[in-house]
Amino acid sequence: MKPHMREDSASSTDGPLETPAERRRRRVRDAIIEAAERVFAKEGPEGLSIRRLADEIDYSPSAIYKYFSSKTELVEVLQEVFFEGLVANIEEVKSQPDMPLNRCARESISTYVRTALARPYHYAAAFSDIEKPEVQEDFQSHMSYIQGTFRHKAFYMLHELVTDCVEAGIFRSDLAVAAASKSLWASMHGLATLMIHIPNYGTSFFDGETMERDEFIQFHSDLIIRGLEA
Amino acid sequence: MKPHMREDSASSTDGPLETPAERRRRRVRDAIIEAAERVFAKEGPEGLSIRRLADEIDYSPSAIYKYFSSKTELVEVLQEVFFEGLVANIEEVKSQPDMPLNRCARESISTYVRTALARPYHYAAAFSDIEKPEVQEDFQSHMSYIQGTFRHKAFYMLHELVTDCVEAGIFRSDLAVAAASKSLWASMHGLATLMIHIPNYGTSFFDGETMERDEFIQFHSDLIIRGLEA
DNA sequence: TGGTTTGGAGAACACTGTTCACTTTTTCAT
DNA sequence: ATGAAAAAGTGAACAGTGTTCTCCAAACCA
Repeated sequence: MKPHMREDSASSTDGPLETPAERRRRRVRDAIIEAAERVFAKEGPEGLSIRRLADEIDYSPSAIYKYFSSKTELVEVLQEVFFEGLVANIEEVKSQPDMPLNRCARESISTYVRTALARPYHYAAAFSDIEKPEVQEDFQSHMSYIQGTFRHKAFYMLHELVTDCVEAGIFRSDLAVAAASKSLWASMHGLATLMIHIPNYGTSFFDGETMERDEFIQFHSDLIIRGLEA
Repeated sequence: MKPHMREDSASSTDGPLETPAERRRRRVRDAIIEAAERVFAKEGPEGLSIRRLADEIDYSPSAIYKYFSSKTELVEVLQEVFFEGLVANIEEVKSQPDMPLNRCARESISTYVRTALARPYHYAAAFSDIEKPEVQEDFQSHMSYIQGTFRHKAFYMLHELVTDCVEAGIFRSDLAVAAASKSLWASMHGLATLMIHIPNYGTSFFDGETMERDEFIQFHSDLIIRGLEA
């Protein structure tokens, strides 16, 4: 999990000590990931089969197993790539100057949900079929995220955000930060998954009322924050 | 969807105008559902295969297709049975006398999550692979739930709860009820799914702190309600 | 009783992820 | 450069899956 993290994120210029063989191998590996990403983003897990993938990159199905030990491992790489994007998006929000912290919190929540909606299959896959203990770990301990996964880092950032808000006096001072982070995350996650599985979830209501998608995300974010505020 | 709703919920005493043939047919059908329920509850969708099911009830695989047009349809029945239980559980909360409305709201949320956790595979299945338009409908319009599904009714009850809380002055009066219901539901749903997919989600934290499962559910419910309160 | 509908069985189709034996290519040390 | 070892790639096969088709027997009904 850890070793290929940098490989995935880095472009072709990764280091001078890469032999031609290694470079060639990585190129094939990237081709597999690229094809998988393309198919998966469009058709989801049902459309992503090893044989389909092999066809796409002009190799035999069994060749893929020289690069990934299982389909699951391949999909996990796709998930990591997703979380890398998520982290980048949230970091972009945080880096904006002159943004009050409470607005930053709301924006972070909205960004989280929007990023999930942009690649719904990735997000759905990231939270189903979790059985590997190391992945579970990412959700338990947020600390040493430096050598962890992006998935890991994403949840550390959330915890950090809540901590900051409590220290700044925006959130209630008696708040159990660890628990509040998990509660906050649950609320974000819930909206993300519902909007993914139910088109027009927050956008059209039974009484005929309609709402912009982003408007409802903001509405939800506001309610969450309001529950945490001092 | 609608027609077999009552059949599923009703016991063997369903009506006097049931011919022996019909009774025999329903008995086999119920046996299939019973076996499916048993296997699915224990091993989830991966363990539930048509051949396995056929083995379990001593029929051939193709026989099952005389009762269900597809595996999907069979699983949908299981989901309906789940929602029937959910509705019953929440109705039990509502029917308790001398319970203040705000406490009723919190209890309803907790009950929702606990019911989901009691049959995690059912709940997970109910919110993945949603593509059928008629199922989507249940989430859009909550009104005519009388002739609808239990799934339908569950979400109507939630809407009703929010309406009551607004009218009683517990929730903010300027609240958009329809939107608030969906936001509330999202938050509940998020906790349910996370607790299903990540064991010990709200119970053990990175700093070594621990929490009772139900305690965290209450904590989450409180935060949600706090965001809605006047 | 005869004809029609129904229930059920078994084989087969088109898939799936994965493995294994095998060949070809590449690498590397002598 | 050459022979050995390692790596890359292939094709067939295994054990599954949901589903459909043809066929047969039993039940129903006139």
